[in-house]
Amino acid sequence: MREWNQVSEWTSGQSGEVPHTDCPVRKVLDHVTSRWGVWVLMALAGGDLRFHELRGRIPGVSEKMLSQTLRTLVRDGLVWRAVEPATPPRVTYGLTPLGRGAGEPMATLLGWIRDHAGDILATQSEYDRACAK
Amino acid sequence: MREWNQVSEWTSGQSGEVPHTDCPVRKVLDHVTSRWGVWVLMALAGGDLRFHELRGRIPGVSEKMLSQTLRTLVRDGLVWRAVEPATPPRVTYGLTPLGRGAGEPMATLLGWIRDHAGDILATQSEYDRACAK
DNA sequence: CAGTATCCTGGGGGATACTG
DNA sequence: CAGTATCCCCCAGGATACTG
Repeated sequence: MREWNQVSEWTSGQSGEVPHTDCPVRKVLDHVTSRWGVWVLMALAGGDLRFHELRGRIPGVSEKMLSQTLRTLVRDGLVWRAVEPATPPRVTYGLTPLGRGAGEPMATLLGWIRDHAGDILATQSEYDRACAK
Repeated sequence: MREWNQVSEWTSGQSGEVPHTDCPVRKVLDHVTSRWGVWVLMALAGGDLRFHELRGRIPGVSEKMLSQTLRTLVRDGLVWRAVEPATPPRVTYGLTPLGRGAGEPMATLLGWIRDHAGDILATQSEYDRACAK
């Protein structure tokens, strides 16, 4: 594993000054960890899906946010979009190799969090009790 | 690897209805992938640090956001905080075992993104050109 | 040194309505 | 079916000032 001490390496290849927002790493991270981006990636990892199938699998997502999220991920090259010209239109989404590459470590992180959510909640109660007294 | 098709599994252990915001997995994910949380975790992975050392290693972070982020991570049990009573005060932060556990997959994800940022940027230019014409 | 308190703004994202 | 368009609210987070 490489050295993480120099966080500034990540800003943009340059040191200091540069706000993290302009860092491409930050941007992609924001996209894949975005409120709905995560679930889109996870849902598509199970197989290609059409717009409304995807919507059905992600409880709570609005059409606006779903299409917005998809556009971002397509633009990043993580998701592909295929239109079959027909009436009614058929649009299918799926993961690109790049998307599968991003989804894997994301799934690992998510899996870790799921497995330790209990510990974390427990720590919080303990912490809150300690603060209360 | 497990099945990801049923995204609703993640909402809260329950199906449907529950907005993702209330899901503990979502909360912890938001904390560790938060604007400054990521860099705090990465910086502390290199060793324990005091408040201003940490600030120095994370370009652009304000004192407000640093302390706010630290409080969240301490509450989650991912970071510990040690106060040496003295004047001036010495406060040191470091990763708990839980924090190291979360930091590892996070670092993997970050590493993947760093290694593929080039490909992603390239895809974007290509995509933008395709849209322009 | 290690923070808190206060004020303020941008844009993420929800609700609703409309379209090819 | 697969989206856009519009309005609007909320709060993450920056700037600035103050404290034990």
